[in-house]
Amino acid sequence: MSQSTIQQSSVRNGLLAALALADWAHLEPHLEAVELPFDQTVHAAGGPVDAVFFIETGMVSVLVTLEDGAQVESGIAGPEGLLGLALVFGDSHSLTDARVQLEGTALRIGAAAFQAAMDRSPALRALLLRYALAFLGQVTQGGACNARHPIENRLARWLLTAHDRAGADEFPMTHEFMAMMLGVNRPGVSIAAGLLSRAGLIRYVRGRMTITDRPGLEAATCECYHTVRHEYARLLGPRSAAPAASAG
Amino acid sequence: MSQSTIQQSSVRNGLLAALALADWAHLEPHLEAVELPFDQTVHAAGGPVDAVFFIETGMVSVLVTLEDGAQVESGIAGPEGLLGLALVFGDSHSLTDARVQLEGTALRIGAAAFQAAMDRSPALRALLLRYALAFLGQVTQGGACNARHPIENRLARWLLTAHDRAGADEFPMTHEFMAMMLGVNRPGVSIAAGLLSRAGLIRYVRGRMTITDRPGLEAATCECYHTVRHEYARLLGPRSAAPAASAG
DNA sequence: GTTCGTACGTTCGAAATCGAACAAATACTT
DNA sequence: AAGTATTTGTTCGATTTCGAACGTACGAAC
Repeated sequence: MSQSTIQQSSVRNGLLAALALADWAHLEPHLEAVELPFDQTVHAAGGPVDAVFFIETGMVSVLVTLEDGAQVESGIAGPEGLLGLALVFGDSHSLTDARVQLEGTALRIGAAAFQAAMDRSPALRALLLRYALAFLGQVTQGGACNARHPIENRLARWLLTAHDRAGADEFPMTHEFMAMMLGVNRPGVSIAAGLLSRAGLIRYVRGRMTITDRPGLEAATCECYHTVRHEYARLLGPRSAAPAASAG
Repeated sequence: MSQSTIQQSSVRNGLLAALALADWAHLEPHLEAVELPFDQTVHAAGGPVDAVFFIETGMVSVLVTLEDGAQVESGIAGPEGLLGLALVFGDSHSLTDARVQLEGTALRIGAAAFQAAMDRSPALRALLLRYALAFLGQVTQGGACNARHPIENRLARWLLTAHDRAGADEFPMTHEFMAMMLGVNRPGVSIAAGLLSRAGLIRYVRGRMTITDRPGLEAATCECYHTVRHEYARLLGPRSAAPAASAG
């Protein structure tokens, strides 16, 4: 456990910031600041989920691994949310990998302490269930998007989602990687990214992506981005829908 | 409210059947038997969710409606589950339509009574959260499946999922309709269904689908069917993973 | 028995995407 | 400065899927 007290006012995680003081008090003694280094697997599919991570900075992808080895992104979590959703549902296993895509930091709480806090604090439970529902909305809309929308729209959507969580207009990101997330082949992303770049919406050089025209990107995405964003805002408040964009 | 008492032993819904008597007692006075006629919209996207429906027979699709009017299935519920998942999360709105695909019956409970029962019964809440997690698993795996797997495998998967909930080897189902569920065009389904039919796995005549070789279909599907089924079984017990197949 | 609506089979050209490959450019290493 | 690994741009043919169309079969209604 952490030796020193964490001040709620200094917490950058949207869920924790939304708690009343009494509910925060249930969690705080058990929270431990941890690093989320790039590419770390926070929890693995099939394995146990032994802690919840409230993300403070960075971005983590939730991934389904298919039989052929392909990993497809089903959702993204950032400073608006948490990892270890299975524990919110009272389970201790996950169908998905969680892998750090943009390095950052988190506050970690072990499964037992987390369950105890959930049991004692109805407000905490209610808040985290709303987050779970928002995440379900993200996965639901994303699934339909995968089935029907062309690569260019989906790429714009993914970039906006990443931008919301990156905390900056520029962040490291390769075509190869985005192709895997979207479940498409790499040249497909290169072509789509080329279109967005020629339209002046983004720039990229060797694994560094820069969002140069966010309103333009929002016009280039399918409605799925806006649908998910509105759902996050409705359930968790505007701050949690787009932590980076509204702060910066 | 219903005038007469419903015996738990006669209930065909997997969730209700799994409840201890004390938890059942919280719900029973408020349950009302209702019909689920074909094509009925149980609740609509954006609209309020004013009741939970524990399905007894039949099958209901949970659908995302896209801007272009296309409706893509994100999940299916049958006698193993319920509709109105938003209420389990403490919310009262839904991102999705729920539409009856195979007619049946359900036990309905209004939102207020349902919330009260959830508040009073931790066991009920725990059970329904496990169902919510299983449903999230279905949506998650389905989204990845949409992104990567060819139509034929996805059709086999969908037929197996329907078979599990239909309670019979034969059920009404058109190509047109399956195409919409899978988010693909109709000839794509006709071709895929033709392959499955020539392989002797299914038969169909004018909107009547018959599963003739279930093990064969299970070999023709992608792993996504098995993954989801195992997750349902793990979280809810074997009965809920395949209510029809294990009963018949 | 005829008519009509729906479901299905099939075709066709167009478009999107795939999968593999290779060249060019950039960063890192030595 | 040279060598190496990685990232990106690009090509190309193959495959899948799309979207529209048309003909046929089945079943219900008159």
